Amino acid sequence: MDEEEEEQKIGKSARQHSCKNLVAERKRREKLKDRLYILRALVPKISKMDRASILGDAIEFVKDLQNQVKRLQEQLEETNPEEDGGEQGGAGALCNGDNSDENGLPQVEVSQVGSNRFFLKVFCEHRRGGFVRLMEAMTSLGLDIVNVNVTTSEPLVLNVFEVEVINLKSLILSIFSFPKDLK
Amino acid sequence: MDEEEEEQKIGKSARQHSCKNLVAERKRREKLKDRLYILRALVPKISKMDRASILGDAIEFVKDLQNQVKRLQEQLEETNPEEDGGEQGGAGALCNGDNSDENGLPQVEVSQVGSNRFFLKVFCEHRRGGFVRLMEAMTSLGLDIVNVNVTTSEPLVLNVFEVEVINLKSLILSIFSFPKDLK
DNA sequence: GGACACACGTGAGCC
DNA sequence: TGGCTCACGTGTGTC
Repeated sequence: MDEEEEEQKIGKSARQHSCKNLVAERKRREKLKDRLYILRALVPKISKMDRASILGDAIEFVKDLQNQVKRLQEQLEETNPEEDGGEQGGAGALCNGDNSDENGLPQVEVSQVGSNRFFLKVFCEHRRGGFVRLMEAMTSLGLDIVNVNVTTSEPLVLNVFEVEVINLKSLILSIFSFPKDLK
Repeated sequence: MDEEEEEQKIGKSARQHSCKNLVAERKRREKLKDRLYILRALVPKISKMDRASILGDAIEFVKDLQNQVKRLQEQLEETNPEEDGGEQGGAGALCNGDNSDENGLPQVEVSQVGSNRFFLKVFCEHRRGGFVRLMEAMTSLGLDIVNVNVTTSEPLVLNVFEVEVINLKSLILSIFSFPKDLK
């Protein structure tokens, strides 16, 4: 009927295209928007409501979650000495070298005080965050830190750890014989 | 030539606005695109490359990660009933509370021993990794940890920190008065 | 009034 | 060919 009449105009191609593409585009936009909102709802930390911020927060959140998963897996491995599975890299938190000064090598002394218990004295220059890294290194190695005493007379610091050992003593020694790993 | 004629018609306001808005819009689009790509790079499961799919995959991935975290936490609690893995310790990542167990509240005591120096005693149940998180929390708050002494008689542990304060005491108190944040 | 963020319709490219 | 996605420039609203 009328449908065929209008076609003789020049505008057919354009009009048809516009009309169909229009609604399709609308749907696409709407879908995108919905997913963005869903993503925003999943992310607890919302800095701002704008799209870019939503994405940015989502990115950070994903990173945080991944770190958290990694940590938990490491912790689980620690508490469960025999455990199969994962080949994913753990225990790699030691090597973080952005340090240029060569002096101040830590003096390390290991003495055995029980069947699987050790005193570990680390005497070195004070570095911010170094102690935490030391702790993390040990715990990530499966060492149970029973007691720790840190005494500073700047710029020097003496760390005394009492650790319950799960792994071998040789492992400990090998680790602490690479001072650069501890910086 | 013709350009100047046309400008007088509607006025230059429109043109200037267009020109500035144009480039701004371009930047916005580009930023959005970049973040989308970053997000896509973080997500291992990539079904398709189109925007909606990227968002969809990201959504699913976040859900998966959350489930995984939950599972790991449960597992950790299960194998080691006394301990609790907690929130990840990042900068300012203290407030992330879904916490149900109420027992084992740490006793915290803060005493001022100098103009900006404090003793901080934290007496609580021993939790694996808890001490490191404590340290990280403090350092991330700008506290200079001068001295620390940790003494354990399982399952209890007494942490004594001597800290040089950069921020306000009220900040410290406010933080340590919410024990659930320290888990 | 200007900076900013968004939705819109449209042209172009790709299966 | 037609459906689908994307980038673009612009109009409009808000702070």
